[in-house]
Amino acid sequence: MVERAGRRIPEATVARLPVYLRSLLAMADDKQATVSSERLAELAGVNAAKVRKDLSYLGSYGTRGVGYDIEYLVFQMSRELGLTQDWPVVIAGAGNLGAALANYGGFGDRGFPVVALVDADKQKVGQKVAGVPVFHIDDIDDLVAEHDIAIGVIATPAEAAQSVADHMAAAGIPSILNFAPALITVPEGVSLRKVDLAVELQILAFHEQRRNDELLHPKTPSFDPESLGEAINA
Amino acid sequence: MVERAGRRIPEATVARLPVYLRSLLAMADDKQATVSSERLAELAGVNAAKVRKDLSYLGSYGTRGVGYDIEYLVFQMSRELGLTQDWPVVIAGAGNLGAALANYGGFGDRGFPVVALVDADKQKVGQKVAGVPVFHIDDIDDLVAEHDIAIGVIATPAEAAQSVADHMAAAGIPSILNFAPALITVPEGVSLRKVDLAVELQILAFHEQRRNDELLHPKTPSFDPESLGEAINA
DNA sequence: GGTTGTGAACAAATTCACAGCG
DNA sequence: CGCTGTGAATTTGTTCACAACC
Repeated sequence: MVERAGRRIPEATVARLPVYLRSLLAMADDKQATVSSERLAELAGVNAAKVRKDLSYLGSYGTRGVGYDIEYLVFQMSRELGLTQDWPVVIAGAGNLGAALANYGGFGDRGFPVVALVDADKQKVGQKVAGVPVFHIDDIDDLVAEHDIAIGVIATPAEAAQSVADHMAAAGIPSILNFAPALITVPEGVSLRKVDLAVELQILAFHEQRRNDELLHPKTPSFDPESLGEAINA
Repeated sequence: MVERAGRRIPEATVARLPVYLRSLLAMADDKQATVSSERLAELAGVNAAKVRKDLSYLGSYGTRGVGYDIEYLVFQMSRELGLTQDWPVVIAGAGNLGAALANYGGFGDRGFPVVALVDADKQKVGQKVAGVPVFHIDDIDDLVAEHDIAIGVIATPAEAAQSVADHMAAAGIPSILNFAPALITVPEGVSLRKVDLAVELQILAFHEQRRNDELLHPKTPSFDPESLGEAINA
């Protein structure tokens, strides 16, 4: 099912497909029928050659002289990304971050139903947060058994993250997405991705510093387009 | 000040330095004096050669046969990342996500003081969320003028994101971090990074699907280590 | 004419492997 | 002897440029 066009899709492409998909869905809502690689590139903030190369890994779904049929491309892309099935999610941590994620456009929506929140605080158990019921962390095995949970999201304070990950792995959750500002380890065979919100700030700060620095001490032509504007958006 | 060792630090390295830094700070708290590339690699979830290469861009701060002096490395790395100065942050959107970010370990902490929240809802203006005062979005020019805001964080619903970005750019904020599930554009000269929380889920789902697929239809040696465990943590 | 799809050229990033140093 | 630092080799990703096609 995966690898339609014979090639294994490169990791860098996998990371961009969801971005294209979002633009395509927006255009589909606008009743647009086709889109060129040029236009899609503009919306996604990359260049057109990259879009064409990326889409070519899915197969030859464009029409020369015309562009890509949006609806068809959405279908193919969703299938490739595994979005034709639901991936039930449980979120650990019923605080602000957990609530924000449970509400986030694109979680509940696009194939990632948040079936439960879990928390260590028994006060919160039984409540609903963002419309999602809160269970105790110890109930996670039952939740996994009952809902076939595909992804566990960690939205707890840093101190609790490793313990929560252990619970999740033990309960048989195959993929974990960690938002806590902590480094955690998981058993072999469990997928782990981390999103460190502070890391993003640090990267921005670095670029800002570099930019200030380069404006003060210009290189060869007194101006380096690489350091400004869109180039940074990568 | 930047580019200590004569080389321009590669983008991929810049994105990993904050991750190393977090581990180093944790070890410093534990009163450890030195660390090997091997150990640091383990903590950060990468391989040792990469750690050495990355650190070499900062300069030759290790000692052969011994490892790296943690405290010194923290200092050099912080300087390189621009973390010896504060980068005041304003967060747009005083909802759950805004509150979560204002609370997030590593924002307020490590050099990114959240000086204000802004919101379009006049009901919220004047309140405090996570200890941070809420202002109206129209007051953003004053806030920037007063606090020398370096980074604007967008934590609003998707619909409001572009308008907020426009306000921020107009007020002269040089760097924007967008958490809203929307594609936005900014004027040339403004840095933009986006964190799409749903994209991370989609990438996990894709890997999960690929893994299931490969277990059902094994390739050459009936088992492809690339598709399992740590390899995915990248 | 307009736009895709893709080899080929190029650039960036990763990994290897080992000399060099403490 | 252990571990860093780094050239060289390899792999991965990007961009170019143009033939193929609608």
